[in-house]
Amino acid sequence: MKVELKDGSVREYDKEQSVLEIAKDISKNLAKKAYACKVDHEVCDIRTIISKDCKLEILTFEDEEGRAAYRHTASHILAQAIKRLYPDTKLAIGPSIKDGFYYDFEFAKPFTQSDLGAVEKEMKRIIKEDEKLIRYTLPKQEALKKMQERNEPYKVELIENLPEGEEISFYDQGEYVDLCAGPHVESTGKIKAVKLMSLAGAYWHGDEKNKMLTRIYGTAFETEEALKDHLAMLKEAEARDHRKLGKELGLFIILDEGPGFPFFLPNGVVLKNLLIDYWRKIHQRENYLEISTPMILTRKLWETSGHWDHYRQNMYTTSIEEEDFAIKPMNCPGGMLVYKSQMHSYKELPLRIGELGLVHRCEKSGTLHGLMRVRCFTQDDAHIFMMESQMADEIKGVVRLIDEVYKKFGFTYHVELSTRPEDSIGSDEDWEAATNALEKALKEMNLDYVVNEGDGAFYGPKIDFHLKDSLGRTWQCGTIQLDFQLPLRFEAEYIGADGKAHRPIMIHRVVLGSMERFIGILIEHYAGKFPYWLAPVQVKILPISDKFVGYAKEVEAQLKSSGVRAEVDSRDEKIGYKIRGAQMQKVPYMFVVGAKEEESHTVAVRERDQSESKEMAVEEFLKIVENQ
RNA sequence: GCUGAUGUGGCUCAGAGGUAGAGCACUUCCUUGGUAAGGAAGGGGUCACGGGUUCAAUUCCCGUCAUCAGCUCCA
Repeated sequence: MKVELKDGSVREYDKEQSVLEIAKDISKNLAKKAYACKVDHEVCDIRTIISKDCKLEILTFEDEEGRAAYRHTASHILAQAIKRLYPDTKLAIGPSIKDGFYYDFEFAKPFTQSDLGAVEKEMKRIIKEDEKLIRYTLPKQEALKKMQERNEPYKVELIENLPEGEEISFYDQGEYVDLCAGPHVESTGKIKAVKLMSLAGAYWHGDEKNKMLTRIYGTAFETEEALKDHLAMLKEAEARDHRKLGKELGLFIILDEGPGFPFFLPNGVVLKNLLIDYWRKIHQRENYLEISTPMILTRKLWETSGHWDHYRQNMYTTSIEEEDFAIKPMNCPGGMLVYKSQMHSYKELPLRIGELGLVHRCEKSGTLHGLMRVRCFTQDDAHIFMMESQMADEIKGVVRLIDEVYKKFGFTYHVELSTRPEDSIGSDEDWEAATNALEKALKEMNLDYVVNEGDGAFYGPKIDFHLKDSLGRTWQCGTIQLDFQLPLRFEAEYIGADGKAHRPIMIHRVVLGSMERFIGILIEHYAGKFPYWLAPVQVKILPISDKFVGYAKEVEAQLKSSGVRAEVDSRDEKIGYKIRGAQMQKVPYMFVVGAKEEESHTVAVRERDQSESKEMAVEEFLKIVENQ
């Protein structure tokens, strides 16, 4: 039979062969690293027997699937170690994930962090034993019986949910047996570097109504060095954490007195205002108007909008003279009232109305995370009122705007299309039309996206734009939501060319998402080293001694009059000390001024991260940074 | 909200059943110094909060709150 390899070369074998043998035949070196394979594009176990002509691809640690097989095996080793040390433990599931693997267990007695060391030791023992992983299949009934006998209720439940009539695959390694689709590496000895990372709770089947299991996270690499590199990378990510940098750079704080309610410090406010300036500039260019609506509005309004029935658990409420009010969790009803306050002609449409709206949402305590997830935040919101014929162009226009902004900051993002949730308002036809319109725009713009079923807003489907933080966790920032419902509920209208009233369609959209989250992402993206235009302090002026403070102040005044955010460090300290301080504050430029500079009316410009400085006149510096 | 961990001066952290310690930061003094930490002195903490055990609790136990990781939920 003929086996065609990825590079196009073809090998012939006269009898059945296992992929492992073929891999060894191709290259001894490669065989060591082969963890899984693709036979005719289907991911298979490395010991798959090949009995007919096929296309074969050997998967190594470089391949996502090969890495997954490797780490999935590591998760089985973890489970085996747990079963050895704690035989009463029940097994749930244990897949490979982005940077490692996990396994969920139900322990008979509480398992704590301090127990991880012993487990890791046992895992290393299992690796040393080099147990072969043996794959076999059983009919459903036998599979059920096997897991019932082994007293594994979670596995039994998993098997019960598998389709009838299909063979169910198992992997054994020594005394350990696991229900598993695979693929896996050949033996436990193949796993070279493994480390248990952390402990957490996780609901069975990801449903908070179910029992909470204990999840153990770990990771595995081909070499100890690669593992070390990975751990070093995590440490580096920690240094970029916006919560740490936010404090160090004086951007924001979150106190016990206001869980989830950030305080912005002077530097943080400068940053926020710069973003807002930029935001206003591009929105003016795109013909947006800007409004500002109240934070507290009557219950009746929220009943009309549907928030009282569908978003109540996230709303803070209050009362004024015995009447119920709510603090706005969204800006749309206020925006709607503004729209309705005047008559509108079709000639005004599309009408784009922006609002930097401060909203409050009652988020569960466990979900709060620095600036990324807070209870009060400013959305860079806008509502677009339009005719159906304008829908496609408006969606595309917003997508383009979001792309422009994210590119400016150098972000890469991914897009999701979120469809109708269970708790929602409106007719099936409207939802379908809205979802189709969004999907059509994405397709016409050739944007890759994933569908996120049931994750839309209660009033309409949405396109979400997700950005990554320093640890690779993604956060939804931009969103475009198409809404047929609120215009209907509020009876919004415009007068058409026919002189009759028509119902507009509405887009809710944010570009940055929330100022808070976006700033969090920005901090981590730049690791606190903001580009010149965004740096809260752009130039730190450092006099050599207090004799030159006067000249430093002159330079400061000159910079400030040119709109540069400059500060003098007039402390009685040596220059090295002041440079260190400015460096740690990640200020883009430092001006060292002493006798030499004062005499020649220049400054010694030192750039962030460069140990040399250049002498120049302030005017020259201004020219250099003009376009930064 | 759930599971687990954590909570000590502004920050980073040590500590032990017998009434608190370091470094940085801050203040003052000396120093006037040329590219990532000059020296000295000083001020500052009801050890998250509330109960309990004990002759004695910041230390042990329970509860509350907050933070961190993950889960669930969402910009």
